[in-house]
Order: sequence, then C-alpha cells, then structure tokens
Amino acid sequence: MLYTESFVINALAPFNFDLTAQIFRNGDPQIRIFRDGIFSLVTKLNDQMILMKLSSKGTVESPKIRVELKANKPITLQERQKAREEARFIFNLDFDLGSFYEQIKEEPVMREIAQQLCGLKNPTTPTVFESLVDSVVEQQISIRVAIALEEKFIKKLGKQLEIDGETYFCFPTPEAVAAASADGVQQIGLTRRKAEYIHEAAQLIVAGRLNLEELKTRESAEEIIAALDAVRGVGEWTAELTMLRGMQRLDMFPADDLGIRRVISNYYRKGRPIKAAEAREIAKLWGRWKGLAAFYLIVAEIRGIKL
DNA sequence: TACCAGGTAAAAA
DNA sequence: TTTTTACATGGT
Repeated sequence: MLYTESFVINALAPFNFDLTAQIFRNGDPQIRIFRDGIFSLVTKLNDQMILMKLSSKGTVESPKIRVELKANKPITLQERQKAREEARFIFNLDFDLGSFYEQIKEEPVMREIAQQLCGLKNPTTPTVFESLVDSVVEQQISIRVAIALEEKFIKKLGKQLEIDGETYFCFPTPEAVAAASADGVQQIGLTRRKAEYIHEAAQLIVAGRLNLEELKTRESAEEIIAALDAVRGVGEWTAELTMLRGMQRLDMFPADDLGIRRVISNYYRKGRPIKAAEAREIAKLWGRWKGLAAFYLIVAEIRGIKL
C-alpha cells in the first residue's frame, strides 16, 4: 500500500530552488538527485522511511516549494512536521540571503557573482553525522573519488526503502555504523585509518559521548571545533567543513582547502596560486559570510561565470 | 603505467 | 618542535 501526501512551504526570498538544487544534478537516483525539476531523497523519520520529493512552485522573489511524501505506511502528523523541518534545513530556506548581499555590495567581484547567482542558498546535510563522515571521506582524495566512496558507504550500511517499484537508500545512522566493524566500513574502499575514524565517531555518538546535533545548537564556533577536534581523524579542515556543510555555519572558512584556494585564486588573483594566509586575508572582504562566499565561488566556477 | 586528487595522525628527523 | 610518510581508490 502506497501512502502519499503533499503540501507547499514558503522560503525566505530571494531563493532560486532550481539553481540551488542543480548541485545534485549528478547524484545517484537511489540516494538523492535533482532531475526534471524534482529533488528527491529518502529520509528516516521516527521508525518510518519516507521518500521526499521537492519542486519549485514559485519564483525567486516569491519562492514556494512543493513537498511530496511517499511511504509504505500511513504518514503521521509528526512525521509530516519533521519532513517539513528537514526540507527547510536541507535548503536553508529560512536564511536571509539579503544579509550576505548587503555585506558584499561594495565588493565588486563577489557582488557580480552574487548577482548572477541570485537566490542560491547553501545546501546542508540532513544530519551533522553525514557531514562529518563526508568530510573524513573527502580528506586528501579528489571529490569524484570521494563521492563514489560515499555512495558505496550509503548502499552498504544505509537502510533501504522499496517504494513505488524503486529502491532507495538513506544515509546510515551512527547506530548502523557502530554496529558494523571497522573492517566492514573499510570494505567500501576507504583507507584503514579513515574507516577507523568513522567507526570510532559512530561509537562515540552511540555511547553518548559525542552529541553532534546538540553541538549544532551552540553559539561558540570555538567550542564546536574543540569538540569535533577531539574525534580522532578530525583536524581543523575537517571540523570547518563539517560545520559549514552540516551545521549551516556560514562563517566557517576552510582556508586550507585546495579547492577553495583555487577558486579564490581564479577570481581574485588571476590564477596565481595562493597560500592559506592570503586566502584568509581575501575572505575578510566577506565578513561573517566567508563560507557562503566560498560556496558562491565554487558554484560560479562550475557554471563557468567569467568576470 | 604512473601519477594525481578539497588531510591527518603517527613516525622520523 | 618541525618535517615526512602511509594511506587506497578512481580518473586521466
């Protein structure tokens, strides 16, 4: 029996859903993908797995998102509410881009890029755990290899949903990862070290010694970084990236990141290689939105925006 | 075939 | 205290 329902939610303008969801255009259809104007992913709410499909029903200045839920069991009011919150979180719908645009309006390079990418918001992982795992997997290896490994990880340890004749996977819970051995995690093709890092982090969470979702609510970046840094395998870069992509901490700026340094170099230094210190200096132009600005540069490069 | 790609912890110097 | 090395896969 297939249960389905849909509703519409608002986003704080400006918001360009299609531009933002484009990030997922090459995703795995069984995990998450943006195709034919529809973003889909499976989410685990309470005990139930639900397929969520999002599409744009409004404009950049008056954004409305249609949310469609599909499940094999009846969807409760509470699940519906959690799905709504998750959709808001994944696309940062409540964030006021105006405050970012105000900050960079006197800065010609970012102003031009922001004009061309108006309404682009930063996608966030549904859980901090997912962001942490992704960041560890992405250490040192190319983003393409990392994505291949992340997909293997999800399909090996994530829960599976059969619905509407299709198979989907949702991101593994810390419990599932902890229950697997480090060997099990490594089998997806990670280094032994990385498999241990991820397995240990999952164990800490299950043991109640690391509460990532609680960390998300803290004000102080230093406190969060310190807590993340205590996890083996998590250094400064990993902590910053985890916060930027999993906690909506748009003030985080991973200056050590080679990709971020490259895009800054391309748009601000004519491609001349720069060091982390120079990247930090340039990032001061963006005030408290350093991480969001870096995301804009990355998207600008992907879309071939020239100044 | 060989080398490179969005780091980190541990070993070596 | 600072520098070097192991790590494992997929793309080119």
